[in-house]
Amino acid sequence: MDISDKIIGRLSQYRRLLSMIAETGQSNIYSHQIASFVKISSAQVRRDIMNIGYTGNPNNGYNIKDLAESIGSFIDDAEPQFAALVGVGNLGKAIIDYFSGRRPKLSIAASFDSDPQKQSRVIHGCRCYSLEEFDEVVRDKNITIGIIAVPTADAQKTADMLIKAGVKGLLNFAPVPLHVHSTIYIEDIDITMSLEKVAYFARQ
Amino acid sequence: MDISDKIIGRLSQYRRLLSMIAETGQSNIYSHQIASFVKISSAQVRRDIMNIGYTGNPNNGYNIKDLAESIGSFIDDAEPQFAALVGVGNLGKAIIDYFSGRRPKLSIAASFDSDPQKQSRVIHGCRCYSLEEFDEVVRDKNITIGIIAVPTADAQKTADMLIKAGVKGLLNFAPVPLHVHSTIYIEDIDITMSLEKVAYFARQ
DNA sequence: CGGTGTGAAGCGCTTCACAGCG
DNA sequence: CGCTGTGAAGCGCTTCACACCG
Repeated sequence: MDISDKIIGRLSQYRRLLSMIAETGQSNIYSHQIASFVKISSAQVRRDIMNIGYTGNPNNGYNIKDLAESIGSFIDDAEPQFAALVGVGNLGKAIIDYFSGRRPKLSIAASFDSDPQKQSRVIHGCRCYSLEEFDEVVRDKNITIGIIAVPTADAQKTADMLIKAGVKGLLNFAPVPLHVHSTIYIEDIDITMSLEKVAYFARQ
Repeated sequence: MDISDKIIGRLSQYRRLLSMIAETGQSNIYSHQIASFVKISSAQVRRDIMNIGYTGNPNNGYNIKDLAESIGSFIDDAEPQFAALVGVGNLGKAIIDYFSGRRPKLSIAASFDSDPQKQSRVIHGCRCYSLEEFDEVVRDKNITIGIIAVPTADAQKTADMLIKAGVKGLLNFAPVPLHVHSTIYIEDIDITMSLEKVAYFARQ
């Protein structure tokens, strides 16, 4: 079986939940407990865990620490992965905030902005470079992930630039569909669309 | 047929695309053109349009202006809707940025923060209030949508507060599942999860 | 022809339901 | 008992494929 993007998403949620619970000292957990926290069915939880090859036992359910590690070794690469953030506006800063030191295997290694005011400033341990330094920094720091937080008008050319430098996956916050080669994975976060959805369903 | 949340999301995308194209002066468009812009199949586009009861014609496809209006009258309410943003950090400011005056029928009418420094400041025409003023402002401004951009630890109590004040839908940026009554619609935007998905697929 | 509109088929994800087990 | 692991069923979304039309 190959793993769909939904499964990866849920695994990421499970892991986050498990690390939170681990801190309380609890050592085991049942699928229905995980399920009620993240609001999906327990069958779904069990199937997801089955998919990564981890197995619990009927007595104690799952060992929290082991399961978290299993998920980690499944969704994280063996080597750490590095991302570049392009566009250090409010959104860019918020993203750096969210991530600073959150995950050992995944970090934002550099940020870029066209505004000279921002360049060579360091925000949460992440230095901001000029766009001229782009190719060099991406190569040197072995960056494979791009985060697009630039104005809509610059999004496509930012994507092109990132991909040309060798990036393999994009997280796109610009409210516009990017056109790139199909080997590149894109995840869109479309805040406007999400708010419109909420507005629609808030009145049903 | 009732309309799923995916359909609403796509309709929102179509509308945004259509307004962009309308500005070029083009007046008609085919389903396959829409499809190639937003990267879904033309059959999907036609079916979505069918769902809202609009109909094109085999000669010219769809009239851009009419279709955009049709989508608008479907996903927008007759009355304008108002949202409240809680948490005016970098993310909160970015969200206000994104939205300021974007849609006539949907706007962020007020923001809230516990930091007195931010209170009564106006960002992009959106005034920041203290949490003490919360219930009053929400009621006065007829707010039905809440946007949660507070630190994770405060997310649940922010949600409770919003709902108690009468909000019917939530857009949640905190990386934690919120537990609320099932009549409340929640849309989660989980940036960490999204980045982990990109990281995973960037190396397949 | 090259479009739209749409019943029907296809497909992937989710849930059911139960065997197996401590 | 009450849990996990999982084949099979169910369900909803997407795509196919074709009638119809200008």
